[in-house]
Amino acid sequence: MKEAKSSNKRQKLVRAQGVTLWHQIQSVLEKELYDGVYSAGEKLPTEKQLAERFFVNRHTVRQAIAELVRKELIVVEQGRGAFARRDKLDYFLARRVRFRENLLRQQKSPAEELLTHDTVPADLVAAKALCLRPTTLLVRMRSVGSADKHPLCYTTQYFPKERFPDFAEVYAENHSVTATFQAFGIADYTRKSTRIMARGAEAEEVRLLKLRRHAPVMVVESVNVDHDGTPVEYGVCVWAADRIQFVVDADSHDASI
Amino acid sequence: MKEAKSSNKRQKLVRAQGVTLWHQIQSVLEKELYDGVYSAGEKLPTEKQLAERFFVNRHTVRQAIAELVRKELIVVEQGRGAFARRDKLDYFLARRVRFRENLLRQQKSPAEELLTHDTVPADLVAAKALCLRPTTLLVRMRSVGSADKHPLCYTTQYFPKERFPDFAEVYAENHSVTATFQAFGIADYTRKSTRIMARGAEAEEVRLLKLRRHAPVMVVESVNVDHDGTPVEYGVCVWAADRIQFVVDADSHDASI
DNA sequence: GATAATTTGTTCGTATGTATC
DNA sequence: TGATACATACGAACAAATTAT
Repeated sequence: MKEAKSSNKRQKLVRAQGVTLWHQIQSVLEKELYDGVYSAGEKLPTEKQLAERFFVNRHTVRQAIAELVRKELIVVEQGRGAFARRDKLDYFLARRVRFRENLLRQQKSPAEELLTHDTVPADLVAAKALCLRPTTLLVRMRSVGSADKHPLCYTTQYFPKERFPDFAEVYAENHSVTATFQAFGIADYTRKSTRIMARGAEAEEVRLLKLRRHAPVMVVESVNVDHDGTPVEYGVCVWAADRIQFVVDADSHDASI
Repeated sequence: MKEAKSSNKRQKLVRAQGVTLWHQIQSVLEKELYDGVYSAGEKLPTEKQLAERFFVNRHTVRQAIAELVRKELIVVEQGRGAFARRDKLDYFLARRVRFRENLLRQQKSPAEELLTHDTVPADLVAAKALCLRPTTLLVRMRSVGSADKHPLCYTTQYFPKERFPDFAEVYAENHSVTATFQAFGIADYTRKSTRIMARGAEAEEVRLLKLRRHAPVMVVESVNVDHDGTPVEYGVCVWAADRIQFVVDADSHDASI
């Protein structure tokens, strides 16, 4: 279908035949986006160029563009232009949530880099999530998860120190939470609760995730429990919103029970 | 615990006793936030004021503030100040997702206002979601959902026209999707898939949802199916990110199967 | 609408204490 | 003991965003 932007040549539209001009333009561009004429993240022609192509006023083009934005097919940035929507990674939230599995399923190469780790007394929020008394000691790890070398998320995880005294050290060797839990005799763990929210990125997140300033991030707060239902991990993960979407799928959920 | 900000009086910290100054400040403020000294959305003292209160440099206060931001306990806006985090409504994503039920469970008064409705040919995305051929006619509705008169979300919903010819008219009377489906003989419908993403708000969303410019919004794309598994609704809902968080809970999920 | 004041954000520099080799 | 690296703490100046006048 990719025909080297031959579609950029000028083309007349049908006027006053029951379908508005902006809607015709919108349909043409939608088809081109769907056919991959503009690949993910690629810049579309400027409004002026599109106006010339379709022999219409710039405002008519703008209406078509506004509709494409509403349909989430493109994003527009003031002073930069309009861009084909980047394909977002599907991150499945099911009973079992595994970073590596999730990425491998999308043919992406996962990587987890441990930034820092220390031992801290549980604050009020973490204590509640893990069903422990405040000031109980926790192992805290901060790490960045990537797909194909592109940073995806910035995670802060807490593990009960008493049960997992050297969690961070074991994790540092195999770079996998699942494998580390297995080293501690936990063959399986499941997601007890997941909270998803969104906000603007902080300076540190901008740096670590290579974002534009104030870019939206999604924050996922989660608790994982072991076979007995005892909390083993509380995590807060900050995701680059332009690279990920979360999927809660009825089928995939059933399949993973 | 609320003691009229008497805690705003100056207080000396312990220096050079193994605990850093910024961590002591962070702990004091965390406790105050937890005790409700600053209620939801309330402005905290300025950095200058906090620096005077604790007899430290502004940078030292900033470190404490950065930590509170990381813990999602406050939000900071340049030029405006730091604010205690607003309580977010929990919106549960389970097998059955019902706007009214979700809000009533949180003691909030739900309202759905229909803005516009029309009939449109299915675009490529909607057709795929509803398992129909493109250009199949769909009823499209746009509406704003509110909690206690505060706008929460801006929804665009599509229903197969053939099966639900006057969906919008029926909906206009009872202001409830569930009740409208019942009028069409669908006693029950379930969520087949849910996709959650985030981006900055568009101009129209800023107006309808009373947001600040470029405020983050969460976009939820969903498909609901009837008892036979046939898609009956495809919706795209834009949520004010500062007022909502989505919850995928293992327990509540089981309970609603 | 223009201007000033306020508040947070960023970047210099300096000094100090602590941990490590 | 010295050298080094790192986090903490303070100070000053300026940039950027918001609010008040």
